[in-house]
Amino acid sequence: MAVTIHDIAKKVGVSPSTVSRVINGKATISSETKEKIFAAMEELNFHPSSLARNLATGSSQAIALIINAEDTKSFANQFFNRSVFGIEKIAQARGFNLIITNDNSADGSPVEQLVYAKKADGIIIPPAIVTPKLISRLRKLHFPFVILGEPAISKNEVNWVDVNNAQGSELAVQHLAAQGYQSIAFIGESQDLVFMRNRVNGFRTGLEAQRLELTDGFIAECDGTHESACQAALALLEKNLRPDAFICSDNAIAYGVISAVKKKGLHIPGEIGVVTFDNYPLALYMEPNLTAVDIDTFLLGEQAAAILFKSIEENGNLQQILINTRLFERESTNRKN
Amino acid sequence: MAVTIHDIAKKVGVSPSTVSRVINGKATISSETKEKIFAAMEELNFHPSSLARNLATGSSQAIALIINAEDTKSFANQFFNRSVFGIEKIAQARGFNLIITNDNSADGSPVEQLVYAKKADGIIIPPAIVTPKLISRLRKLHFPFVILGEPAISKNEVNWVDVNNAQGSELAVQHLAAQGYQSIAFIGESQDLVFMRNRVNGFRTGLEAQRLELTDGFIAECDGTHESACQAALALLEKNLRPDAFICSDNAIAYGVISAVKKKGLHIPGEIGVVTFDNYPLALYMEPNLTAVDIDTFLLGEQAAAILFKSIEENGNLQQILINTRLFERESTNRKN
DNA sequence: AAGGTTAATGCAACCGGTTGCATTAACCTT
DNA sequence: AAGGTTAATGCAACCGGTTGCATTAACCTT
Repeated sequence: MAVTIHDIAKKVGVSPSTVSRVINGKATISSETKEKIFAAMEELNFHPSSLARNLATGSSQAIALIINAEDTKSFANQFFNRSVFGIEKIAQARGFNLIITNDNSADGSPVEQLVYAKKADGIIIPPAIVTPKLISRLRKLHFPFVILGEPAISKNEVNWVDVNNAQGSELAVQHLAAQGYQSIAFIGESQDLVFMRNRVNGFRTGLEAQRLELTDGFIAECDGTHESACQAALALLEKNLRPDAFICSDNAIAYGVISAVKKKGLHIPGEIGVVTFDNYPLALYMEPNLTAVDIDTFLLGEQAAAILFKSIEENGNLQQILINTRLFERESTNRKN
Repeated sequence: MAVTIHDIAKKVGVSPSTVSRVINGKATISSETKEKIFAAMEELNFHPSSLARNLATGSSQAIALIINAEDTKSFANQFFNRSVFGIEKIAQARGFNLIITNDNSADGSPVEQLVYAKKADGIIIPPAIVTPKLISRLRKLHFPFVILGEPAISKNEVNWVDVNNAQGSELAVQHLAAQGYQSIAFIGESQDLVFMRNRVNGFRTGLEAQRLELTDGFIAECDGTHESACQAALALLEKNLRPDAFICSDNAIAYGVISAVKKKGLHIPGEIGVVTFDNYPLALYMEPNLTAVDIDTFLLGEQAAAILFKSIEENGNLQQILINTRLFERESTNRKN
């Protein structure tokens, strides 16, 4: 049905191998033959079948990104698509396809399928699904993978890329201190998550660097909803020694904190400063608009893909990358105007 | 290297065809043979190569979603990932992979690659890249495709799924009327885009249905930024006969409109009602939080994939689907409390 | 001028499955 | 009991490329 390499070969009067070599630019082929083959390909509108090529080369020419569609914290936001675009860019530059596979199964069977059936040459996986079992299995198969975030286990023995969450917190503290805030609180979620621990650690080292004291209870947890963040912030604001600034681990939490501050009749940024992680449109459109720690998720995706390709090309390659954040200063900490 | 169908065949003492038939559940195989084959597959940890299967069956067992990463209006938002998850769900249920391919080329070469190299069995494309040339080419190849949004051309001759934008506007008008607003304006972007035209049309029919008049100039355009939306709203609010409600075609525009209303010292919802398209977190966290027309993008993705598979299975199938919106009522129109 | 090198290309096996047709033996029908 | 049907399975070609090895002719070297 479709035009094959054999049709081209017959038309030009060469062997299929020669056509294959011309397509792939391998070996030395006389320019005369090359031209005739290119002309024939053009004329017959020939396009090599990736299906056949994949089988012959043993490569699917694809990488896969595993997601968990139910994990709205990680995937139902702007984080996700910018990363995807970054990954896709690197993949496309190499002629690879990007496959997206959802896996919220208990047994990880979708990932297993992908790996065993060789539907991808390598995978990018979220920290949430990383288990010792999965790691050892991928290792045994010499199947290249990279984790999109610092994993809770084996962090020195696997490839991963992450935002420098600690540096993000440090940046926030530094900026707040420069604006004259002195009693800073951090409101996040459960520290079961590595990125949250890293942010808290950065908060601590940031305070030390600025010679600011960490008041007891000023590292607060909530469940991530704005209501619970509001509760947590209210509790802190009602103390004798209340904070004069908050670092919030995402926009929803920041919204809750702002509500709490307003309820208390306090002024932002005059009396209370607020910095949030995640420089989403939300940060921009809230009132007041928010100083934010910006995470370059596009770059995160690019780096993840780059490491993965390195690992595909030279098995055994091991890399861990941290990407620094930047601070976008806005009304919520602008005490100086 | 890897375990193949031949290894299983040899171990059990049958032909590879028999193993293939057992794997695919085709033909009638004695249960005795079946069991031996399954046991052998288990023992040798056999997994069929999708690469080989794809070549043999002439199917890539994948569908592709084409995106334009630079088109931030359509893809850099929540719209995107929920749709992706919906598409992926349907694909996975059929054992298909979902490929994401960015195409912001002038010549559409990434799509061409995908199609000619048979990297996918069908594609989902955004209206923005639909051209007569692309359509005729896909048609000629009998290559299944569906458009994720009503296309500007050939709307009756191709598969597409879209949000019922007109119905969304009608819903907004109906709600505003029920809340007692009588002089409603619509602020959107250029009507070059089909979805914008549909929203405007729905706005008109909605007004008629509610027996409300359309004041001259009350269909306003801006460039999509909140600043320009603010300008456009201010212009309307400074008229002798000012609107008492706004329907905004997205959250950024709504933010601009709110700024304008506040600048004029008017009260929301008391004096001015605001409804926005897109029920994003943004709508929830703005002040006041916004009554919003909700678009079920997950369902949109599911339906797009479903149509695509129908088209893959029975070539020539033709379907157009509109998905109705729902209204989430919030502070910005709540005149009654 | 003879032996060695290199450029250009073909042969044939291979990647790992699927499937139309053929074959065999057991079972059914009247 | 003979002819027809059906269940179970094998044969061999095929899907459309890639690649190691071999071959041939032209070119180089001393």
